[in-house]
Amino acid sequence: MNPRSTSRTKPQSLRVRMKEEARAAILDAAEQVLSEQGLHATRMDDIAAQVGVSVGTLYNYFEDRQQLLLALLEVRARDLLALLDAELEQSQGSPYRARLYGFLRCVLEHSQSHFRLFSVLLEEGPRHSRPKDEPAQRRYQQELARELLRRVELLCEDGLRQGALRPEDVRHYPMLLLGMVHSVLFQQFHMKQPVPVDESIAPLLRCFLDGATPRP
Amino acid sequence: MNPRSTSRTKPQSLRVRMKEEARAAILDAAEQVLSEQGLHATRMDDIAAQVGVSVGTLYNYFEDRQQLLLALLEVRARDLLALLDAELEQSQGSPYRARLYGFLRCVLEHSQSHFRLFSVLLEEGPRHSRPKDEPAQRRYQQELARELLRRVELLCEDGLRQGALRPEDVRHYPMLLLGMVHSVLFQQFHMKQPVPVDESIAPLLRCFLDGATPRP
Amino acid sequence: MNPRSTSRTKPQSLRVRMKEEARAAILDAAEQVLSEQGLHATRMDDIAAQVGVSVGTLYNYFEDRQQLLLALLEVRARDLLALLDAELEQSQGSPYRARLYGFLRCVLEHSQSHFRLFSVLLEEGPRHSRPKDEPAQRRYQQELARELLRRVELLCEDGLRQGALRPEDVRHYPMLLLGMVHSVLFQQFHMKQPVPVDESIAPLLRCFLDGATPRP
Amino acid sequence: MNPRSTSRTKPQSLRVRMKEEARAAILDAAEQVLSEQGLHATRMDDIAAQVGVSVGTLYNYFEDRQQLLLALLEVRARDLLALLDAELEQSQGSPYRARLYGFLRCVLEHSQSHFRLFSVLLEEGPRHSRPKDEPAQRRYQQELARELLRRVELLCEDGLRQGALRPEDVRHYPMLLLGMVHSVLFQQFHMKQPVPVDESIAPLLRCFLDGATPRP
DNA sequence: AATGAATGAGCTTTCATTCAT
DNA sequence: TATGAATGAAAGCTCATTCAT
Repeated sequence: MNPRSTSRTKPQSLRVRMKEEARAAILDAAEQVLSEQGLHATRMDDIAAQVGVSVGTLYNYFEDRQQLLLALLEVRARDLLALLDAELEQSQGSPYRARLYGFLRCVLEHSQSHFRLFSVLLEEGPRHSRPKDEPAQRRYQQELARELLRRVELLCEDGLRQGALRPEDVRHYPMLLLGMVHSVLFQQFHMKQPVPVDESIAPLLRCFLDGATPRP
Repeated sequence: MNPRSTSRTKPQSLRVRMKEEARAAILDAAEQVLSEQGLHATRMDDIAAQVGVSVGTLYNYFEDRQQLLLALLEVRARDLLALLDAELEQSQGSPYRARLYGFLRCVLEHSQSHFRLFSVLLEEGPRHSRPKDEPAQRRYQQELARELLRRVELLCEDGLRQGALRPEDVRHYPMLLLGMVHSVLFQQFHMKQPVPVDESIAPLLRCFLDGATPRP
Repeated sequence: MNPRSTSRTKPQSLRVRMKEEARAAILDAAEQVLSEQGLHATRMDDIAAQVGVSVGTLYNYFEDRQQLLLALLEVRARDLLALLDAELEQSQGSPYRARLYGFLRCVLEHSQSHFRLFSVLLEEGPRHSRPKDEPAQRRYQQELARELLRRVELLCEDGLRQGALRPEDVRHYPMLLLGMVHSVLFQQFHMKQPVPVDESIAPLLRCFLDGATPRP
Repeated sequence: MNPRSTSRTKPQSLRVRMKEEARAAILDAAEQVLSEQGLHATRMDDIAAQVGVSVGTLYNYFEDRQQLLLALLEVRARDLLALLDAELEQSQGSPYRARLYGFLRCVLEHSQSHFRLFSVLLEEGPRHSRPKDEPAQRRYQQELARELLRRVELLCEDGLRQGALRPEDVRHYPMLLLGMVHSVLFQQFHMKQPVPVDESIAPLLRCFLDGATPRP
């Protein structure tokens, strides 16, 4: 699922590089476990076993469980956001429909390999927040979710500028779009067969842009 | 949030009635806690404290934690499904748009007071699935989610018959609709201000039926 | 197993009589449960269910669980001891072998219907004695066990007087006899088929009196 | 009472050795506690305190309480059975009386340091059998008890072959012998003074072989 | 007197975290 | 730096006991 997906290639000292590698490996393992067990059920022992190191080692790279999982969310979110930024940048000037298509394609492709995480990102975090727990995680996840939403908003603003979106509802579109995307991902996850991205996007796009009502 | 939402009105012996009341009170408390802490973090002690009884009492009403939470999901789901069935029945024969509107209104109104639960119903179950865990809960939740989806499918089939939905994408609509509904609920939950249902439905409906693209 | 086995028929006021009946019924139930579950696993609820009353009622007749079980042991022990005393009294003057036979017959017949209890009496009590626990039960059981032993000792002394027992080992005989009796009961319990008492006693007696070595 | 009674002498890696040591230490502690409290009253906390570790540690060595206690019974039983097998082997060809003496000596010596356990092995298991409890322990204990009985049976068969035992009662002898042994141990335990083994065996043997009746 | 729901201390088990090697 | 056994604070569940009805 995630073969060293975060290959940051900043040239640095060997030691630092290896440390980065190890961190990344741990995060990959954490994602793997989290995908199978869920956020709460993800135990440090399982992550360690997945990486092939001992628990103690995890604590050489992360403050504690909370920080590890937070780092996982952050890294993956940054990856997605960076991807989306690149896509948005590259498609600048294109017609809205094309940009939206590219954007959704980007989200879906990335999220297919990280669905569980994406889902946690949107949903699971705010829960599991007993009063004593640091609200850090919650706030952070919300921030990330907001970042994602912001990209969609930017895109929608462009659609508005292009005259491709109805002005009266435009402020609702980002949210509705993300909702549809989520449902598509969710369904794909449950069917456990990776539906080709295009087959998922096309109806979504038609529905969103043209509506479900037939036209003459 | 949930003032005795399960209003069973079977006239019964006092003892039985009180037992039902107590059960309902526990479930309400459980929902409250679950809403704040999430499914996994919901501890028996917290539920007990919320009802104002001691732990032991919970076990007089429910086999164990698993059964308690399952009962909560079941009761709430049954409530929602019953509501939807009533709505669908009552609106039979009406034009699709009106039926859809009524349906969504129904879902939103009910779900506003039980958002977290609704969310758990759709999402959290499939996770937290360590081998030892009884698959009962998982299967059950999936079944309930499917029940919900089935209602939307019925509605969409009617839309198709009425010529109000495009045949080529109709099989995707239920899922997309639920996705949008979920995002609306989710947003409302996070903004913590109960947006009037109509204000939420209108754009959703316009987007779904007419699309986001402006018409001349 | 124990249909009102302790029918003390002291003529008393109706009220007192009924109270005694109830007490006896509870003890019978307790024995039944204890026989099936063991001393420690015997719960008040189970006893109550067995009698057909509610837990609270048990506490109207006995101080607490400890006292109830203690009373059970005491009553049954008194029954057995009284039986043995009667037997010893009645057989006074008979030859040793006959007295011993009658005695053992008495023990076995009584113990067959109360094997579990008999076993607890001899064995289980001394355990389950955390420092905080009242040593009352322990001391009491030991006392009862000693009472039983004393009867056998009396019998053996008579055997000695009659010249039917070897003087040099006579002080060991009571204990050895009880050990053999216990093993017989234990085996019968495990085989779950009530072997006729005579078939059990005969070999025991032959072994004890004549030894296992063949004679010409 | 039990100074590292399981002397496994397989030379192994240090780590493995220490793990074995720790396991053995835990079992010794468990036996100590069990001897004082009884099977059912033996709490994990107490065992941990006895070893001088914390509860969690116990679970690093044993699946759960049930497995720990089962392991204890198994190890001790294996020790005893191995001892008896060695004794029987070594005494092969000797006259019955000598063999029996050696055998009993063996049992008594070993059991003196493990009396409580021995007692549990023979007695306590079959009790405490609520339906939900895994029948594993019960069956296992019965099996071990049977193993012990089998040894005695073998010995008695040899006695029969040697013409040292009466054929008509030989099938009862193993049980009766074990009963006498048990009573001897039981008494010693209660007197809390370790009577010299010979002083216990001699009367037992005389009684069993020659009977209690004086001979001319 | 009888009831049985409520209580809460007590027990087993889990798992994030530490620290000696 | 890596290890993994030890730790001990939780958390789920049980059951003797109480007390309002």
